[in-house]
Amino acid sequence: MAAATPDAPGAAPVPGSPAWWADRPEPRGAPRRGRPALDTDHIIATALRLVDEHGAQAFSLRMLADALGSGTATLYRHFASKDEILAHLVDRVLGEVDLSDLDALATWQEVLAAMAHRFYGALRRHPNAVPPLMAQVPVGPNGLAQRERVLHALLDRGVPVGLAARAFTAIGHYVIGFTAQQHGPTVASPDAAPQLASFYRRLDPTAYPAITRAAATLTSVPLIEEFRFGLDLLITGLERHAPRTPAPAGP
Amino acid sequence: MAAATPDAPGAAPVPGSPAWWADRPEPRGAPRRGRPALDTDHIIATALRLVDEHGAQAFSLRMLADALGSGTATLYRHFASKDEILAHLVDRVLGEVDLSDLDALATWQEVLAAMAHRFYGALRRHPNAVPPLMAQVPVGPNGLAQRERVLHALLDRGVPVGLAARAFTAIGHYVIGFTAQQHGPTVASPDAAPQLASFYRRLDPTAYPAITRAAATLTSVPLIEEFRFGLDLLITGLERHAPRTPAPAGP
DNA sequence: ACCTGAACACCGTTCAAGT
DNA sequence: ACCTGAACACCGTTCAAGT
Repeated sequence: MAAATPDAPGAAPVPGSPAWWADRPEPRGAPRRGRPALDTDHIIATALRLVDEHGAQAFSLRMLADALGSGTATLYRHFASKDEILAHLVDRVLGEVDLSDLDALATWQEVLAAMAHRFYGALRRHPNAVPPLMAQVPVGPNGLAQRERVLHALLDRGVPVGLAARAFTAIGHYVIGFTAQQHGPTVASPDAAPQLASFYRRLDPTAYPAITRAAATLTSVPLIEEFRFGLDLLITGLERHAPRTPAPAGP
Repeated sequence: MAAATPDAPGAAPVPGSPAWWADRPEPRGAPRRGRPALDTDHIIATALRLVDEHGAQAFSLRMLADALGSGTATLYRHFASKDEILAHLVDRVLGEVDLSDLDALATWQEVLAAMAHRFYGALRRHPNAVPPLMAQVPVGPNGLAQRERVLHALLDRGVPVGLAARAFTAIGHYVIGFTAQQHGPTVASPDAAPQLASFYRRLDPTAYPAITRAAATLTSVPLIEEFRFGLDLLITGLERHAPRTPAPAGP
């Protein structure tokens, strides 16, 4: 029957899910048992490097153990499963997003644009980490810290609390969807965009008149411009719900 | 070096990529060799049923072969790899989206909203198929047919061709991102939304004041409303670029 | 000529045997 | 007490041997 209903009462929480992260009391550092031979951070950093280099599909625990000069069994002294390692890896990517200077921005529009662009940048630096990242709401320690910072900055600039949360969610979903489709591992060549455009242009115009017409018009739009277009739609849409005036900047 | 750069010149195209679909001349039917014992459509339909029931991770070729009363080697007479099967499976899900009555809608806004809701509905019916779906731009026969229909309906209602293509892309990315985060297999319990909300609410208010405040306010917003909110942002944002007037309905 | 059992080289995970 | 080699039950894929 229902096979893929994780976090069912009684069952062990799925790694990366809210319930799973909630069971992990130590947000940072603090090895779990004694003093292990391998540093937890080092394992995750190595795993991320391997995923970057070889792709999430080719990444295996044997490969990771080899890179660490260790055996696969040793990894299980630090993590309960491969999925746990991937959950930490995803949170590590989110940790690369630097939102420390959000206070310097005058308007909530700028805050949302900065958040979107920097989140987008981190995902572009780790396209092979996108599939594991998409599979979960990012509620690890770094994901929570980013969410807190952005919501705080929005509230500070007079955005109503309900709107702030919805804006964060909507823009987050857009960034994830955009990156998945345009920079996922299946399309992760540097020239993915022109490739896709020329694919559309070469279709039979009789069978696909509208697609080929659009492709002929939209010849070589840089991806970053396409990204900005959708982002602007969301932000201008939000302006109908929220004040346009920037809050007085606190000292 | 560059490990995950598919569709490189000379290399075989990655299943599901534009280049791969372009090599598949027969959009529908027509078995490839003689008269095979297994129907291609039947294989894909069975594969989708198994993915629905057991999840994409548990789905294996042995499981598929068993369900078909056959052996794994037989599957390779119809498809070159598991990825090929998944690419067809994804296109089959897109084939469930019914856009045949788009002509009855008066405005381009309604066209985009209908497309988003029906695409969203198909993904919700197959949450376990979302991970393979996200990994690729959907350019299989069914994906192309949907794209053509929507673009045609938008052009018919006076939307400029460049804007139509960008609107389709932006809304498609939003739907994909929303579904991945809210209905992916990791969070695919029926009560995922309240679960996530209560997770936020139980966080330490000292460490995460903005998150807990937002969670307390946004108690139990139905997911469909959250979906509509982001969609409305995009559509109202688009209205600044396009005419508001519906085109005269053709007979 | 078409099909497929059985093998191949892997995989994540476990555990008994080592130190 | 801690670590880990070697095994376990799988996996996607191949191919020689069957009909």
